[in-house]
Amino acid sequence: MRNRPIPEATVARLPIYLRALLEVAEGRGELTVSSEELAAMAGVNAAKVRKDLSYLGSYGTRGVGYDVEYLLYQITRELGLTQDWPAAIIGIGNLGRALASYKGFSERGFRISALFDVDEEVLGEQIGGLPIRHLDELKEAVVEEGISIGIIATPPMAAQEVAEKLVDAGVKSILNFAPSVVNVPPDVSVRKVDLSIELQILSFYQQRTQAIATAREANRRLAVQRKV
Amino acid sequence: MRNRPIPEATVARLPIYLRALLEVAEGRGELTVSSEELAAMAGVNAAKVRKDLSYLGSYGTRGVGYDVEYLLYQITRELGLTQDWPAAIIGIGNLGRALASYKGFSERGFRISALFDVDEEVLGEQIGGLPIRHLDELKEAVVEEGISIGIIATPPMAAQEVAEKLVDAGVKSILNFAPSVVNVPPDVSVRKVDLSIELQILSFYQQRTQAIATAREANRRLAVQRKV
DNA sequence: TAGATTGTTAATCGATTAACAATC
DNA sequence: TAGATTGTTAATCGATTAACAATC
Repeated sequence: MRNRPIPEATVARLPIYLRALLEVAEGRGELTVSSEELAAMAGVNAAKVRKDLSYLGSYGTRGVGYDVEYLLYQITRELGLTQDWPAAIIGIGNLGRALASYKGFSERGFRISALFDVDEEVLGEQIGGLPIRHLDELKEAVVEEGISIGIIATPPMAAQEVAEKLVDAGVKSILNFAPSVVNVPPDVSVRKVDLSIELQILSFYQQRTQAIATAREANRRLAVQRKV
Repeated sequence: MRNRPIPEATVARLPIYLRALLEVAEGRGELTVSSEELAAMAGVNAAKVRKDLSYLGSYGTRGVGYDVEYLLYQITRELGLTQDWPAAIIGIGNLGRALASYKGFSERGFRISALFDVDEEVLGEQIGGLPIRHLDELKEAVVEEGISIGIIATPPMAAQEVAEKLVDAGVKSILNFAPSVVNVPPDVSVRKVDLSIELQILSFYQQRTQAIATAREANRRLAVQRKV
């Protein structure tokens, strides 16, 4: 197929395939992988894998499968992971600190290259070799360090203001951990990670699961009663 | 409408409306709110808000809007937030610690009630008044503390095993922070939060944004050239 | 050639949205 | 009554999936 925009749902799954492929590559040294195997690892169905991959081009071989290394490269390229995108964290509280020292980022090729806060107490402190700088220096740092991703880890009240400063500095990609919605121009991408929201959604399904279990139990009792 | 399952997409937005409503309630003391206002706060469109809310029942008043307190209560109830769901964190490393001391959970009614690890080094250590216990005690703790949500913050290799122990202990809701897919029986809900994946998706859109900017620049140059 | 597996089609399903009658 | 806003319908759009011809 090639060309024409890749559906959002597909883009969201490419990193999952990427991880599965890395596992295959580092593992038993298999040279090819089938959509069926990939699907099992990613927890989706095989038709979806083939459809998703077809948006990148025809990189498989009928009767054989996909060449692991080649597909790995293609997905990496498609996701833009052949370049590096320096990131800044704004808000170095509890969560910001955890993010700043989180190994997972560097392992997957993301470099945290600046930390910002406004609290005099923490300014100048170093985390993983990086000093915490004042938010006022954001714009110059973005230019100097080529920062292209902003990670917001502030309290909710500050998030919108920080988002605006990031946009003003020219940042086009924002990862928002603050528990509030930020509004940005349409050419800026925001992804939101909200722990409370995840728990609340889980609460809904937990409640439903429990309701089902309770109903089943009631039925069982009724059945026993009828028997007696 | 009432009854018949609420679409997944709607469930995922209810917490966002909930937060917006809390803001209205704590704010200027407005008694009602329109779908238009709610939509602006939640960053969606008004038709979607009305459709979503209609799955809960007809809680609005034509010409007036929605009663803030009443709607707040209905969403809280629908999400199962009138009960409390004690949660356990498994894997008290970098991220686990941040989660254990994250205020956002308790503020939104989730209580972390047990911490587990397997590393002798950290066992017995206290975080926020809770001791880190050995994973072997998981099952009894789940029963004793009535734990219904498991939060996995282990390295990827351990995640599947931990998930199985949670399932075996009777936990039906899992929040997975480990960068790997876990497989569970169909009656267990898993939500996955993966920071690297979020960054990789962002990388894709960042790359696309940059490609557009580059193309625009090329066009501009061409236009200037033609003029000259 | 026989068996395996892709890439693509087409059917189906679910989510979004505009529009508007109902009704405060 | 006039203005506002919901709840619902129906059209549209996008995502999922099964099925299978193409092809290694």
